[in-house]
Amino acid sequence: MGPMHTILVIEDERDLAELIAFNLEKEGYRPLIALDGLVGLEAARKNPPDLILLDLMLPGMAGTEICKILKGNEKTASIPIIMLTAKGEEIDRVVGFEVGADDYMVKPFSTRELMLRVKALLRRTQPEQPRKRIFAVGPITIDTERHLVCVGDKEVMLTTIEYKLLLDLAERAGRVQSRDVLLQNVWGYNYVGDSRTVDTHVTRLRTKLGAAGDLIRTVRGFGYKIEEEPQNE
Amino acid sequence: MGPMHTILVIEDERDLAELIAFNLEKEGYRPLIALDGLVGLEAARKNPPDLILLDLMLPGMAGTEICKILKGNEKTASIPIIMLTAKGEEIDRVVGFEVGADDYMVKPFSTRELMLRVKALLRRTQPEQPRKRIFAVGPITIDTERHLVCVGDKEVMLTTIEYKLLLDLAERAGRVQSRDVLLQNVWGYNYVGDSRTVDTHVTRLRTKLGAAGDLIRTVRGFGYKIEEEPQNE
DNA sequence: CCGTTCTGTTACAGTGTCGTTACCGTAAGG
DNA sequence: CCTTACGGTAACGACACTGTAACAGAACGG
Repeated sequence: MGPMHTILVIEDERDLAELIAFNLEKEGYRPLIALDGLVGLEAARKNPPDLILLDLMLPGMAGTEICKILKGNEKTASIPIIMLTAKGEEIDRVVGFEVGADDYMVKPFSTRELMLRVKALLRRTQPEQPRKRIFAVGPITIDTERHLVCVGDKEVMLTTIEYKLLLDLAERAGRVQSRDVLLQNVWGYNYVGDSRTVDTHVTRLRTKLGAAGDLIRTVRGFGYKIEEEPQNE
Repeated sequence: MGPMHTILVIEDERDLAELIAFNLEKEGYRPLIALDGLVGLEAARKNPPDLILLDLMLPGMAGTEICKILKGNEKTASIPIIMLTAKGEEIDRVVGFEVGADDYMVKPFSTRELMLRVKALLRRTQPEQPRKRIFAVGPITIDTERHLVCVGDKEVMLTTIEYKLLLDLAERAGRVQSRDVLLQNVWGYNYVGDSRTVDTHVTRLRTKLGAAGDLIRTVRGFGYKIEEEPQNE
């Protein structure tokens, strides 16, 4: 789970804007709505989002103008923009050099397709940050590329949650993490559930890790941590 | 992804040049800008780029002249050139013997299409580099030159998508790839569709590969990978 | 030493993900 | 124009996974 992406929706039709925002939220993004072109432009400048959905026809200022301004300013030029156009509008210009949008959707469009394009564009423009690939904690090694967890030289099969949980602990080896933090990192920001659920998965993880499971320590009243050094009992 | 390609943009309209450079950079190239014909020619000679985008109408020296000179010199003759022309300009001559450009774009053009042409031309003129020709994963061999896939010594007939899918998995053998990544690599960066489609083709691929199909592993919640080592069950 | 609070463990039912098949639209090839 | 192979989507079933609850045990405080 990457960091949450902020997406600015500049669209004057309130219903449409809210529908889009609703879907964005469902996909795990943080949507902001601007019903007016100028407001949107201001918002984008003041607090640059990760992506902008921009209506072509807007009161106050045309979408093409906003796009040009944003693409012309160094600070905002790298924000990817998807134009929302009505059929028959000047699509060539929009994605051409004159306006410089990165992609477009013709109304009416399916929200599903819009979500897919958002995802694709974000991936395309935000190339994976150089994240660490291999974690080692005592005899435990986690290869994130191969999605392989070993204790010593023996592979251990983990479920999705066990894997994420172990990875999250290993990323902050030595430091205690509360159940709530773990719930956020492993289960997702909007997950609602019993924090005791963590306990269950810690147990399962310890079991699968065998002797190395002891490296996962309970910090009574606070949460869990994984030892960074092999422990001398 | 190969080594980064250097692309020289010879174009006197600063805005256009910078927009193109911006997009080139976004696509992973290293753009250089020359706002003047002579400067551009000098740059190309001194430090030959992998491709040149050349405006037809230039101060100092016409684009056609630059092109002729470059194509006439042995050292620079093999650099592919895309001419940027205004409508109605002498396109026939440009790509004909007389000037010798490899491709052209008529202004105004979409940056997206320009990027596609750059990519295509680079692929065409820089025939597969030290790219690996034959992949072997366990009993599976993929000969990319002959477009031949074998399991053991028996040929397997694959469709386009199955072939690309297998190749993509084999190129990153051992490493997990998400459905989204596979969709991008196999289906194309702007393809929009259900990511469950991947499942279907994985199934078809497994079937055709017979016993060796087991080498393609499902990583629940993450995607697929192909085992790099023959597995000891 | 006892009570309370927190944690470990297990069982179980619900859920989500994946494998598979079928179907239909479409592109390819004759 | 017809045939055929191919590819995307939907549907369904199977099963691994997961959340919750319940109980047992440990740690802590007085």
